[in-house]
Amino acid sequence: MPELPEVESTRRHLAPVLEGKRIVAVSVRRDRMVRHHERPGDFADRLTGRSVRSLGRVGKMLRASLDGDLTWVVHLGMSGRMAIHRSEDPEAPHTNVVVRLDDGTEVRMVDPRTFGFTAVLTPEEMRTGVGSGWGPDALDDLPSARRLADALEGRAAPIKALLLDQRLVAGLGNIYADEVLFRARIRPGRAGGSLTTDEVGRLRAAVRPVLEAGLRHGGTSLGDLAYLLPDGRAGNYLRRLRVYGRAGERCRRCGGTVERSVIRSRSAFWCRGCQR
DNA sequence: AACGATCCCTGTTGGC
DNA sequence: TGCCAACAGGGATCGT
Repeated sequence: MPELPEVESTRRHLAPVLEGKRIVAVSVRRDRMVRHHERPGDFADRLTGRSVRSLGRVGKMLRASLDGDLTWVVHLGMSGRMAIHRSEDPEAPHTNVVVRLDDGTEVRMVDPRTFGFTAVLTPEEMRTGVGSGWGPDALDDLPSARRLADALEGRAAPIKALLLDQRLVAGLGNIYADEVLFRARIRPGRAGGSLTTDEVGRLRAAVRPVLEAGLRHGGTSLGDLAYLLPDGRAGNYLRRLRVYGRAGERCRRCGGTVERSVIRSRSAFWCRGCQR
């Protein structure tokens, strides 16, 4: 599942491939992948012929800055990946969007479950449309403990749910939210507003090390639809996870048993001995 | 406004 | 062994 470290790994692979190149052809094989357009045809029309200035990222969203003040946004959803190929290479199953560059390279969006999406947006659409309501990036722009405490004050929702809410902080998904809470020693079901000043500080301090550890290992490749880097390799952070996906297994820190509960119809993994 | 539930989608898994 | 229901989950949307 691509979360911030996986998306950032993807960005680092793709940036040298895309930057300075011109897009010469665009093919959409699954219409559902193109979203947030009033007219879906605008996607290919706007993208074709543009040059890529730079490739950035906010939260889990890739943002390619194009000439003509347009932005090509890509969200990988839960099963998406970007693949880099020569145009003559065979296509993987579920290749849903293909973008050909002027040097013969193809960037292919592969996504079996099509929870991902892509769009080309004007500056006005960037201000008001998808992603405009998302909060600061969890890695590059993490709010201070003070600001986090203010945001959490009075909140009854479980802290796990608040970490997944991209409006507060953008980039955490189910895996890294659980890993951050384990590192901060806070139970996922705790009401956001119940965290002490010290706990908010620990939470804030846990975000960067957890995300950077994921990034160092190329992200987490897990389960039936493993996330793959654009060169086809798997990330290997999976075996370093402390709690996520480890229900019934021994806690690496205290030796207790990792538990699984359901919060907001999503799995939460945590250790009763380590987290309060 | 805050919170929770529902939906989208499909490969894999688990139960019978 | 074979079949099918359940499961996984990011984010939009809707109801309370």
